Amino acid sequence: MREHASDVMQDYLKNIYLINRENEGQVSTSDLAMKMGVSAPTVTSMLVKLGDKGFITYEKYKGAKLNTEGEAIALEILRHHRLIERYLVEFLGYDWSEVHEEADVLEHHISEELERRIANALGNPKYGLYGAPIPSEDLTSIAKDETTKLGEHSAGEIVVIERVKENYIGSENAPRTRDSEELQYLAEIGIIPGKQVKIESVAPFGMIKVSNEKGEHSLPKEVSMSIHVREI
Amino acid sequence: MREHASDVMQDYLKNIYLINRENEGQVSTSDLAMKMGVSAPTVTSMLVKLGDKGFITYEKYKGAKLNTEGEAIALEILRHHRLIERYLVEFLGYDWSEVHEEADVLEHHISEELERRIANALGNPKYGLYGAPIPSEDLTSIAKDETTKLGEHSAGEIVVIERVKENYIGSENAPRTRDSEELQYLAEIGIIPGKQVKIESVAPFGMIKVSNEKGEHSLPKEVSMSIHVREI
DNA sequence: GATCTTATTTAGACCTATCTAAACATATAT
DNA sequence: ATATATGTTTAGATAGGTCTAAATAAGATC
Repeated sequence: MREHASDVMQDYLKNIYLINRENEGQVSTSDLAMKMGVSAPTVTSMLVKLGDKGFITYEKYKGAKLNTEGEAIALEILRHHRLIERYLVEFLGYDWSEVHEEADVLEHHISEELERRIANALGNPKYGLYGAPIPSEDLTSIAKDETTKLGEHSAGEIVVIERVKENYIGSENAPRTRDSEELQYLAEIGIIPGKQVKIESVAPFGMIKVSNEKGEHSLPKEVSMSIHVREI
Repeated sequence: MREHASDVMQDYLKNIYLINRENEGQVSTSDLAMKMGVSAPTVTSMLVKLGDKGFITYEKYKGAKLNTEGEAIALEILRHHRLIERYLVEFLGYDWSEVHEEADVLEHHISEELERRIANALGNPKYGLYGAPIPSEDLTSIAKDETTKLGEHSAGEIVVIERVKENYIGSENAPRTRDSEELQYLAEIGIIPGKQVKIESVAPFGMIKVSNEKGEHSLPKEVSMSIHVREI
């Protein structure tokens, strides 16, 4: 008999999971506040509630950590998200850069039945768009992510873009509504899943310069760390 | 620059529209309360809010009536609902009796873009499942409903079921969660779109007795008025 | 180790949507 | 026309999720 998690709580749990994938350890109030586009006090009070319900372990000033029940919810939502994204692309002709926001909403509103049918239509895949792993139906396992991040590579290397910025940490102010525009921009400069880029140089502050058939482009660290690639 | 309507407000507007389709004139507090599965005072306070926003005209003790803006929202939601229902049946293999509740949730959460793509995948239809008319994309027109209600027919007539109970008025207590079970039951006794039934008799209290290959079945008035048919 | 800065939490307020209990209108019946 | 029943609204409370301003803890610097 699982405690009930509201839509909003589901979102917090999902984001705690995603932040924790990037930064091991406890998830801080401010990272969550930024990710959710909400003030820090709001996060504090939500963390208390999530703790009371047993979804997370929360210690004052030390951040939050999912426990089993919370992780199951996070994985379920993530599964929805990635199934929906892939479904929209494969069956409804969406472009990869447009689906993220749609999925962010729908992930909270599809029934178990619809989840099953969508998964089935896609052939019960283990990976979503460009290699993003999809949690299994029973929420016990999730395939390993084989990609690396663009920002981790060095000058001279050539990589294939795998996927771009489904989560985003560390910028001043990145509420969800900006995502789609940024994805459009990246698409315009040729940062598109499946395409290659060459790392030209890594400049101070982690700024990275890459080149492709559209020319040379500089990307700030937060952005290059949100682009997943595979070395060639 | 349309006033913003929350999900809940959208639901009230949709239901005002649907109730008004069945019972001409003002929509009463109690009909709405029953349809929405909430208490009467809750409805009163919501009607005041909807009036303030200009979606409806509301006069104390006299009920509510949509005005242009409110009707546009109602039609948009209804369009979503019927497109989604039909999409789930045609593309995801749902049975007609299962889609209503799924659509009741999703209707509030699909983007304009997704609405367009779903409509497109279906060939921009004017009718949804079994002849339920779908409002046009610009929300200015809605095809005429050519069906009649089972409860309006007389003994001896033979009719074809067109659709069943997407809205439901007049029972003691019919919140949304019961719908699917009732639809399942009707399906079991052969009240299925496309199938024929013969009206055997109309008993007191509007109770109607029909027969088909599954035998004879009596249906209370509220139910027979929610079953749309076409005379043969 | 004392001080300054930054992150986090507490306090108090607000808005939406809901409820129950009580008051009040309207409609119906005798 | 008055009494009764039914439907509707007012009043006041609650729960969820959010905010700003102020207080406090933790971490960094000298």
